Amino acid sequence: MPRPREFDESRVLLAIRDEFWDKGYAATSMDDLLRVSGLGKGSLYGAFGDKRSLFLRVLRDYDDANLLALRERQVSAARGIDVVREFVLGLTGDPTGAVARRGCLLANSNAELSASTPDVAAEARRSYDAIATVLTAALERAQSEGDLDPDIDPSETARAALVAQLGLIALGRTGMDIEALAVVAQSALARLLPTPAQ
Amino acid sequence: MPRPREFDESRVLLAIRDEFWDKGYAATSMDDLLRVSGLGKGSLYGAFGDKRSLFLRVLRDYDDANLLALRERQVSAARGIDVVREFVLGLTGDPTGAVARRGCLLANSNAELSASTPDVAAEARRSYDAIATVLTAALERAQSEGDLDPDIDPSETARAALVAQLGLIALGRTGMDIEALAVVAQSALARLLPTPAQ
DNA sequence: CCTATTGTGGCCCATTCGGTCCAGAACTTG
DNA sequence: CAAGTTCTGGACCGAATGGGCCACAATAGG
Repeated sequence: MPRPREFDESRVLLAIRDEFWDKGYAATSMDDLLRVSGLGKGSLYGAFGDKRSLFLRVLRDYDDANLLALRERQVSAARGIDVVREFVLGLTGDPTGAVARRGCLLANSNAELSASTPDVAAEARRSYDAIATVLTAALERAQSEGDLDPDIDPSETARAALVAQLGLIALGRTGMDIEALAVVAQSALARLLPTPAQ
Repeated sequence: MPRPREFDESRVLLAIRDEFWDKGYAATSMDDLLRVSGLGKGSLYGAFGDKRSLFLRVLRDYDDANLLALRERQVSAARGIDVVREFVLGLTGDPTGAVARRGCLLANSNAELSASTPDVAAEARRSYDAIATVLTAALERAQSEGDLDPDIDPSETARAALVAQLGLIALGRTGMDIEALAVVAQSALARLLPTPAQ
């Protein structure tokens, strides 16, 4: 009965996500979002509500996608240890450094907004908890596969891996040399995952 | 000959720093800054220039003060290892968690602005480099004092300590339970500074 | 083919933004 | 005490902000 949407919702959300990601929440205007989405005001407000709701929607989608990808890696990876390794080193995979410079939408948003927007802080807690849970499973798997000292606490190490990744994200966002960042990431990883006692 | 300033410059800069710290750069208006500083527009613009210059000034002062405090600790601390310990655990010292929730002005600003404001990214690189240098000296001292395995690379470990602190800052800013954060910080520190081989 | 319903885009608005400017105040020097 | 210089606060500005609104378009059901 109703007239159908003329735009691709997920494409629009990705374009808007990129805009928020590049400029930050406060520095992104509704005009920017209208431009990158190609929609008119009525359409955008009608579909997603105001700027804040739209942002939270985009942030949640982003987190869900990241978490899903991590879970899929945990299922498909040859070894549990590889999941953690890739989690920590991921940022340094792009040799141009663009990925490192961009950082993480959640980390950026949390730094900008957690003090003024409780929803963002809550979203970050939720997301980091879920990540730690998956990493814990990956580390338990690594122990059973003989790739990790059985004496270490997987849950503790998972949190430490999360801290390491967050630190690398923060450091990478300074725009420092990507090769230097890769060296730091390697040494952070080495401290995290000592080879099991023979 | 000139009429003297009627306000205390450093007090005004601290009030403005707090405002930027709590709200972020973009979300802080000049009206906010006039209110917390108690000055009129002519005075504020005359003394510090526009919003951007004022922010960069505040950020540099903040970094300089932090770096100076770290250097002083390196001089006054009983042991080099204590400097690194306090550097990593510092955030968790406040049992109310307010310090952890607030995070670090530089880290917050870098996350919000480094992509759009090269000066902020450059300031972050400069500051983190200087911190790593002081931490390296502290770790070398720790080695000579027998508190750290002589085989480890002090410079590498200094970078890893910086990454750990940045990660803890990011995690603390989510507003998670401060005691849980302290546990994570302890385990991150333990991975960073293994007791020297006996 | 007509009507009901929803999508669409842009016009419009009040508010707030960062920044300029200026008239008068305050102080130092001669 | 007079002159010169800087400081001070607020009036003022044009532009941009987030958001409301509405006339019209397009579709589905009768």
